[in-house]
Amino acid sequence: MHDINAIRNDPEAFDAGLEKRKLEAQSAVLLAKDDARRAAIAVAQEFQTQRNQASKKIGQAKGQGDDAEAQRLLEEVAGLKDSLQQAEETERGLSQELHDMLAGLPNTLMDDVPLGADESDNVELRKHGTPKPGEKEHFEIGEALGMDFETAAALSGARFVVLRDQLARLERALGNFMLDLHVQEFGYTEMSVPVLVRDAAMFGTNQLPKFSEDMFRTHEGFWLTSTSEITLTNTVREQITKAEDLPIRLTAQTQCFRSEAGSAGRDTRGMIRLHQFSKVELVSIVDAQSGEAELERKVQCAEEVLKRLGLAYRVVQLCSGDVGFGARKTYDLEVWLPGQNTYREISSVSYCGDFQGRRMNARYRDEGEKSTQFVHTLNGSGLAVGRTLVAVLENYVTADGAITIPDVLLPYMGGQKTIEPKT
RNA sequence: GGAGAGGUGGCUGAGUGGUUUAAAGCGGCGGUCUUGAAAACCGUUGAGCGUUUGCGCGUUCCGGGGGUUCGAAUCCCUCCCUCUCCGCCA
Repeated sequence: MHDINAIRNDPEAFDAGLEKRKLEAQSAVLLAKDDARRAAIAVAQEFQTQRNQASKKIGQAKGQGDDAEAQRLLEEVAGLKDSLQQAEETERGLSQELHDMLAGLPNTLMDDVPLGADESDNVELRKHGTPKPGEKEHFEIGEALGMDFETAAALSGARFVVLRDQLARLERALGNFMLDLHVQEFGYTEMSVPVLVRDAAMFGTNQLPKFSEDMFRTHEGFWLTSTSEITLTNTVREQITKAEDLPIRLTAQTQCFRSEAGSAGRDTRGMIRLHQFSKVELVSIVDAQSGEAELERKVQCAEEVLKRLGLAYRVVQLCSGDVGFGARKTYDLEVWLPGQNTYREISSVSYCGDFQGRRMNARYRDEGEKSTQFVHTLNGSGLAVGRTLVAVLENYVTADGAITIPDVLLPYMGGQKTIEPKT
């Protein structure tokens, strides 16, 4: 959500921001709408003033028992009501139109976001670890270990998975390891949150109104959350937080639900792209000054998970054509998958500025200050648990098809050192 | 699912169509007094929007939205939330 006042102050900068996203200039049409809106407000308020004054006089006249005077005043304002209602309706309509226009435009990119058309123009910033060779993809390895797509298909259809036995435990171990790391070493507060939410929450983190196709909806009108960014970020909605309580760092492991509309044919095999998957999310609510530093910090939190698991990865900065709707700047972590012989996204860490804060009406107030500012928000995966499981399988498979458990997971696996294939 | 009661400022809590610009208390902030503090006393006290160089003026907000009325915290419709009893249930 953009600030119309900021656009009014510097329309050229706003249009330049849109251009970086390959969008046409919008400031002229936005400002024209805003002028009309403000004119309508002035008209409506003038009628309201007249009405309030007249009503007060009528009240006074009646209070003094002067019915004749009251009647005379009543006739005097007879025509006011229609005019007022019409003016208010006009104002409501224009405000709604402006709001919808502003809500439909993506966030402006930070200056250091590289220009580019799509993901092929993303910039690799650094690599960590040595990519291993490998022949088998995770679904080939997993078959003998309890990764069961057939049963999942019988239950739910394509793009679901059933994990059995030690593979189920490994998934749980990964999630627990990640949560413990972020809570104990990085100061995040663990949260348990709903996965069904209302429209307003979805609007706050910009899934609505533009991306409703990407999500599932219950027939009662709830949305299944596609990421716990939604619930964690919206915990501060419609509140004024004390500046001293910032930053707020929250983490949760939840199931995430995505319709994958438009992804037909991509990653159809295996558990890279599912309708339901587990993810540990990292959300930060910060003040206006701390956003960029927090972005760097959050990337390191996510990287640390990969480092400790001994997985090779690289960090890429998304180019202007690939940064998501609500973000100002995004880093992706891509883990090395030997079976695919390539790096695949396993985390995406974004700084959103006050874009979501505005949509949620989430503000903070500095000590002693009277005025409030919108909170700045960040989110990132820390990590996608399903894809991490994939990475562990492909990187830790032995010649005989067993999985060597990474050291950091041993406490979470009851000391079990390997997962052996069932013959 | 059935029956009922509610939602008022940071908090408690009055207010059932017009001097309500939302009473009063608590809390917070400022001041007087005091060596200092407490107490007492006095003053002050929210969120937006529009307009203005500024002081200010106007306007909206009593859970959300809509309506009736010259006028709505108050009446009507609708949605949300909380609580009580019953039923069901992990």
